[in-house]
Amino acid sequence: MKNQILFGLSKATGEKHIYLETPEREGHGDYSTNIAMIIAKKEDLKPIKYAREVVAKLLKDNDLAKIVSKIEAVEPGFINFFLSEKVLLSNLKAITSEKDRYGSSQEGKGETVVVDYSSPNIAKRFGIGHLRSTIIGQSLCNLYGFLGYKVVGDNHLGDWGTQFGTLLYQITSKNLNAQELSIDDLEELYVKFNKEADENPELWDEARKWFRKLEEDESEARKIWETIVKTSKSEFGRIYKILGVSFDHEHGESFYEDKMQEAIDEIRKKKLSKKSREAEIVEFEGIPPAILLKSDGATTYFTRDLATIKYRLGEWSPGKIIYEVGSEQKLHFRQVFATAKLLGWIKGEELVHIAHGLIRFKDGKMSTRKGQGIKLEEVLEESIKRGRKVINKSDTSRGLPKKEIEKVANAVGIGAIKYFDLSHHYSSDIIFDWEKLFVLEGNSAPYLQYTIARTNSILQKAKKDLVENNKEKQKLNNEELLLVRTLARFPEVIIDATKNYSPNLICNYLFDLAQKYNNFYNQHRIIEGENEGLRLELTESTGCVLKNGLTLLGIESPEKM
RNA sequence: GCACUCGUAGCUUAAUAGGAUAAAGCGUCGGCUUGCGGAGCCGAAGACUGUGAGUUCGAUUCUCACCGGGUGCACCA
Repeated sequence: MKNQILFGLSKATGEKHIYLETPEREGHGDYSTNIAMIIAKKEDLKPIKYAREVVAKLLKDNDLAKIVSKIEAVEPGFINFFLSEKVLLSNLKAITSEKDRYGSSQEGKGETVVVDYSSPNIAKRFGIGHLRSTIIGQSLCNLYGFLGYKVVGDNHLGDWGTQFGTLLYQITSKNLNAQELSIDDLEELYVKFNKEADENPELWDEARKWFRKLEEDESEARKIWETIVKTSKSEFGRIYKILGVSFDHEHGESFYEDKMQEAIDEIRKKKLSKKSREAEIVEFEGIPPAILLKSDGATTYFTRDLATIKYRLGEWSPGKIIYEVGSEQKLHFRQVFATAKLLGWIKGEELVHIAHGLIRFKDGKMSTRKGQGIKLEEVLEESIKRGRKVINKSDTSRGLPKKEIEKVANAVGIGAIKYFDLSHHYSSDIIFDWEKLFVLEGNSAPYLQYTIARTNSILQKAKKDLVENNKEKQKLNNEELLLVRTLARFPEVIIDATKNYSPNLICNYLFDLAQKYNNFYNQHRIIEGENEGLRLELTESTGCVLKNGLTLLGIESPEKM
């Protein structure tokens, strides 16, 4: 539909690059464009007059006439398009036949996208700080997959670096048995180290020495490290299971241990690095230099990320690599991307850093180093608990078996947290507040889930008393029309959200749709009402689109709740 | 100090290839159920979009300055 309008417009104006927008106000049509104003300005014409001329041409276009019920030119020079009811209704049919594929496409066919997300640090508890990367990253994977891209999700675990030196030092100097250390113990050791090192900076030399040993494959260091990694991974695995998150790969940083030398050699060959204060660095124009090798010869995060890019390009030939990593690493990624470009590995647009805002306290950052993090698991548990409480209070859940209620509590609790995160634009910081996190009403996952359950229930009841679907359709009333028009937008919203790396656009849309449905529901009788066949179709389509949307966000929608 | 980033109703947010009357949720106030799920629906009050300039027919969106918060700037990741 959109393409036909664009085609008609470019025939009528001779302009190739036309942007169609979706107006906020329903009175402004399904699509609108400002192209007449842009051209009028260039040609020194009167915008509204020119817009009217374009509309006159468009009205003679037979292809457009088939899909549009009205085209109008409006002050100061907008052109608005209204889709015909017939087209909208046939779209409704498409929803109920395509079901969970409605909104999908093959536009990404043949292209691979790598998404680097979650990436927690080994030996630290899975904190709330990693929620954003994990949830947004997973959703981006879902979205790209839905649009036909081949997606490679990679959890770039922080399992290498001087931080392990600190732990190795702690464990060996205190004569601890690594096998017996839980993740809480490990984090505590890490925090303690940082505290002690504040007073005793030479402790860092010890840590670096131990990391150096690890890189040199010294057996004691290696053994302890392996134990720590194992402990952490099983802990993370548990969290991912609760969250319903999975990866295609979990190549941590250590995976690139034997791949860094190649990158270093290439940089040296191309003379991009130089010695500085005993270390080896890469310099840039306009931004500070990055350390390729430390003064003791050990590698850094920068070195590893370069090796990672090289590996990913060689292994998967992606058209795009998306890093869903916090904004505090902006400079780092600018350095890494700039280097990759200097090396000629990429042209420029392939590497994208989606720098999400921080989850922080009102008065500052949560620092793991200082042990101020909040355990994600605690938050999830609390949320499920609150979900359960609401369910038990509601009488619609009566009759559900206990096991079923538990499942719903999970979907609601986890869904609420995920939705809370996803509904914020990725770039905005989130102030952590226990009360604000557990939103179970208004613009929230439970509201959408509830609406889906409602549609399910209506459809189920309707089936019982055989509907004659062929009843003569009357002209759509306002609420029906609004709903059909909103339903038709879903595929475009998905593309928009993907292109802008913004799952929050899907949240906005789903909430809008659910509100429109609930409004419709409150005003009109569905079962045994007029237009029953159509209204049931609307009900089914709404449920279907809401469910597809939530699935793309990584949120479950229970049949009943 | 330099760089990046954010500043929108009391609170939490939405809206940017510049668009039409700045959109919601929470909270407050007032309504809706002898009918399909009230975790719902309708309505009201509440905003000179941090400040001041500039570009434009048009600015929350672009530019500049200032104020305020956040983050980052060499051997953490």
